[in-house]
Amino acid sequence: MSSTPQKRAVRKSPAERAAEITEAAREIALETGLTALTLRNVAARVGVASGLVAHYQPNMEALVSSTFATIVAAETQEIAGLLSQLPTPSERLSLLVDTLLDNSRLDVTAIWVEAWTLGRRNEALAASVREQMDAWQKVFQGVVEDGNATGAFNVSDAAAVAWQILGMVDGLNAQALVRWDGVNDRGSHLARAVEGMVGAAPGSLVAKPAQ
Amino acid sequence: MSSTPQKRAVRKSPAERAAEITEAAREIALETGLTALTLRNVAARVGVASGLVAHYQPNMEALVSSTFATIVAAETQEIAGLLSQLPTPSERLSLLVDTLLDNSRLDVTAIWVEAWTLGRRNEALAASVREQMDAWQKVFQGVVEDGNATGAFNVSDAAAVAWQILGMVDGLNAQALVRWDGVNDRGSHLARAVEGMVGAAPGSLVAKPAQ
DNA sequence: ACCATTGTTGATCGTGCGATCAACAAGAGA
DNA sequence: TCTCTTGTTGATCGCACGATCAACAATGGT
Repeated sequence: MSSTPQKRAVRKSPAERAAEITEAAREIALETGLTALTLRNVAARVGVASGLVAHYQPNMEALVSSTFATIVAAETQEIAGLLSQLPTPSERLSLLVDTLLDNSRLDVTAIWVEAWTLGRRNEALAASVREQMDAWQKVFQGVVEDGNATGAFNVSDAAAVAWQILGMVDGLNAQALVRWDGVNDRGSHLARAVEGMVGAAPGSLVAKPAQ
Repeated sequence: MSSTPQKRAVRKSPAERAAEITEAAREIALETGLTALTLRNVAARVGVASGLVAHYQPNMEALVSSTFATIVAAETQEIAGLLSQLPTPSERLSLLVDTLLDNSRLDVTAIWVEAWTLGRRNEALAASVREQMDAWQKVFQGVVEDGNATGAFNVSDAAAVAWQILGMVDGLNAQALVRWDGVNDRGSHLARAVEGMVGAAPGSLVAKPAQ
């Protein structure tokens, strides 16, 4: 019975090992949160001595910050990809609201919330958070501006409205993190609110009942 | 030069000492966050040995949880008090939105956000968080229901809409925590969105320019 | 003036953290 | 086959945390 005591980790190329470490960090963050990103935790997951993780990272602040950026940027790009397949701004805005509120990404939401707090004591992370928030805001702003051009929306300050919608989505998601029950059709309520903000026709953003 | 080495703390009644400790905890939480609530931190602020803090608290989880509840409940009651002085539901809802977004309570917002994360690993805190969120929701729900009765609003599910508005406010506040700049008139944007959600007349919730 | 009560101390234990580094060993090039 | 490069180990340091508890000392009742 040797089970899994594992004598010594096989020797790998720096690039490969570095990738293993960042991947392990990603998994740990999604499962247990950014706070669980410790040298020993990551090392154990990779199956390696803690010193090796330290050897591949300048310090833990950096690993936390880059792990956050990796996870969150992937989500942004995924959704932006979906957006690009839709023809009208109304459909795009509708998809944004629906998709972001469908509770399928609560693990990422948890990381956002944790990062807002951790950023107070980790300057690198704080910078990452601002950067990723800007990226999200730009996605929303693009959709709003498109709708303005089309005439579907009527917004004087697209940037401000984009920030606003983003904030609302974040808040509702954070709420779902703690209180999953209570409210069901959050999407349609938010859609109605957003209609008011962007000056869209009433009902134009409310999700269709599964076409 | 004796500066402040302080030989021994004066002997006080249990009630008095307990009050000192909870007050110190409150201050620390508001200034540095719930994470900074450690035995040694609190003890140092009171000017007392760390063991004494432990003696007055079952454990630190409990102190964190009760400190959160103290801070947050005070805010809820403060705002609820202001509300009760206004005659119409529209004015009350308008005050809620304006006041909660005026950036004068960012320290409390930071504690909310921190509690959402810490609640994952502190069950007592998680229970406190749910309790205090319910309290806030009830405040919003009451205003919405009043507006329904008056005819100022037209909402089918007041509870759901209340949760929704609360979530939006939380999100926008959390956003302000990280990105203070960017958006100025968040209040009026949100007001317009809320008008759409509660079916209020357009403009009826937008803050008047200082009467 | 004494003493029993009790508020208070501070050292101590075990744990976990980030960081460091001399020593080791696997593997590629000669 | 030998050697040298370099990926890897694991012990170690200093620190901070929560918790515990025997010893201490201030105080009020007698």
